Amino acid sequence: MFTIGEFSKIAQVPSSVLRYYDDLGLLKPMHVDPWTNYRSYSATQLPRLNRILALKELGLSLDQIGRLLNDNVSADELRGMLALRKAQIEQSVAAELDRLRTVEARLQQLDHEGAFSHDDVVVKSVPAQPYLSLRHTLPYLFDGVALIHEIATYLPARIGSKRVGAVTAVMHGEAFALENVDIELGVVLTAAVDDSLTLPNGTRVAMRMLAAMDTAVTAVRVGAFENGYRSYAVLGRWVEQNGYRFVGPAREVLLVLPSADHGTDAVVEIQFPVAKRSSSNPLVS
Amino acid sequence: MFTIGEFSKIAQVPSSVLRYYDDLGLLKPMHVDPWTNYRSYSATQLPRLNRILALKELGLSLDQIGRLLNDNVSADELRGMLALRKAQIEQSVAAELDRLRTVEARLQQLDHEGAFSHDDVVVKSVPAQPYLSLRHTLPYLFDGVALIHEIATYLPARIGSKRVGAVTAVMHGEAFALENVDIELGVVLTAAVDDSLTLPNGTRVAMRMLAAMDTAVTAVRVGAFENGYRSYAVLGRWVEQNGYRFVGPAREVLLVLPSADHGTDAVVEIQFPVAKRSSSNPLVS
DNA sequence: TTGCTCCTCACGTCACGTGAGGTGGC
DNA sequence: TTGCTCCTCACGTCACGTGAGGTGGC
Repeated sequence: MFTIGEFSKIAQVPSSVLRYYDDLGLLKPMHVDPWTNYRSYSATQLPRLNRILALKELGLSLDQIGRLLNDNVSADELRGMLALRKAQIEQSVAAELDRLRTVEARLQQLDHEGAFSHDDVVVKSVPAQPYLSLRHTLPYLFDGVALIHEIATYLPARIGSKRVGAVTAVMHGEAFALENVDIELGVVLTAAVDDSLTLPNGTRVAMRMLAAMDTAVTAVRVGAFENGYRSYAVLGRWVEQNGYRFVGPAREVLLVLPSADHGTDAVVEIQFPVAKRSSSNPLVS
Repeated sequence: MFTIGEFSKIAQVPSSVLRYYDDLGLLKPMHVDPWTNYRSYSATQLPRLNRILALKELGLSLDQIGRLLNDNVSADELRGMLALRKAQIEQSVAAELDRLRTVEARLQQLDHEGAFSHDDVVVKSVPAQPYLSLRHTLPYLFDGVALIHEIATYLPARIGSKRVGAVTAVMHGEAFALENVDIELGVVLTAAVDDSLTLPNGTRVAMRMLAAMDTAVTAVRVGAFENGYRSYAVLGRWVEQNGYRFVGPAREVLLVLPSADHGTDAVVEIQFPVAKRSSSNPLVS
């Protein structure tokens, strides 16, 4: 029989951990002195402790280990648990490799630009939303500003400002173009409306659903339209370096509308639907 | 300006998290109503939130992110942090891949043996220890039992039982052999003694240091000597499947001595020094 | 008036590590 | 007697999630 300290040295496990396992009922000492509460461990308990450590190595939680050790599970159940665990590890390795790539991309970017870029790329998902919009090819992108204001003032008044969300554009053509821009402009809604409307200038706006984007890379641009290309460049490089590809047209969500005269106070979130490039994953055998 | 709920929807971040970041000082709302404590966020705060999320993606802690955002660090410091982070991720990927291999080995073992094996392999390190021992080639392994008892009774009496640790054997020859065994037998000590001794049967025991083992695979065997081969087999397979190799002779630490007659009550820890096989690591470029 | 949102605590998570304050054993 | 080990709380860790219980705004 060993004291907790001796047993701890043999097993290379801190005595605090042995006490913790005692509390959890994972590994009760062979004997506890009723007067002093001193714990005594037998060498024959070492296999059980080793089993605990080995299962912990596999990444099982102490709770799972406890169930494994007490209700002695069947080989099939055990196989199931290990298979599940294997899948989890594969996932987490893939996630870590992604992170690694992202860090490397950041480091490269740092080498090129000497500092933090202004735009941070964030991956998120965007739900489907009702969308009241018009589609048009604009001779110049700047012609859009007037349209935006028409939309932003007229539609809330007609439909009720409670149901109207952010002014949103879908860039159907080249996202970077400044001339002959094929653009869809409108507002997202909290609930669909069934009729289409006509703007004071005669343009018709129609209801449709904006599709959900499972995975979208986004960046926020603050300032004038002219800064748009920078955000797109950042997104493009990020997508390339992190193993994604674009799978649809970009959206621009105008969180703060540009003021009519200069528009340098706008805040716009650019959203680009993407998917993972199928990569040669070393884990998939 | 947005309420916390609106801002939370735009950024796809739970409002509880926004409150948490507020508490931490990571992202203070633009404005807090002094009467109701309602928080208001501006769209221009989205870039900062995105920066937080992007850095979190890289695996930085909120504490580190806070320092990055407030004391705006130099590009070199940032480079250092990212390089450190990169190394950490590489480490953790390597660790996860190890774990993956171990899980796979367990699954294979399960397929072969239909259940848990009796022995669990645990990797640990063993410190250097003073060692009072004799080395001998035994005609039969069982001849060792008498020697063990001679050592275990005589040495503590001579040196003081406080300074004497477990009876320990070093298997210099083939670990699996049962005949003509080149074996070193003795006890580890808590402190070195300077003189060598002579056992009652005339054999001399001498002091030396048992080298530390940085990495040792260990298993505990309960029962008779004859079960030894099973533990060795388990260790051998484990070492092969997990990408290690043996780099020295095995040790056997007798935690509970075999009783003189049968010895089925012994508890022995087998320790085998190992090193990682140099593998084709996909991470090292 | 009725929901809806917002507020502030407070507690739980997971596997321990680290004291504080006190006692037993040689 | 003096260290050394052991004991039991209790609190901290990290980034939140989840109530409870209460209030503000339309």
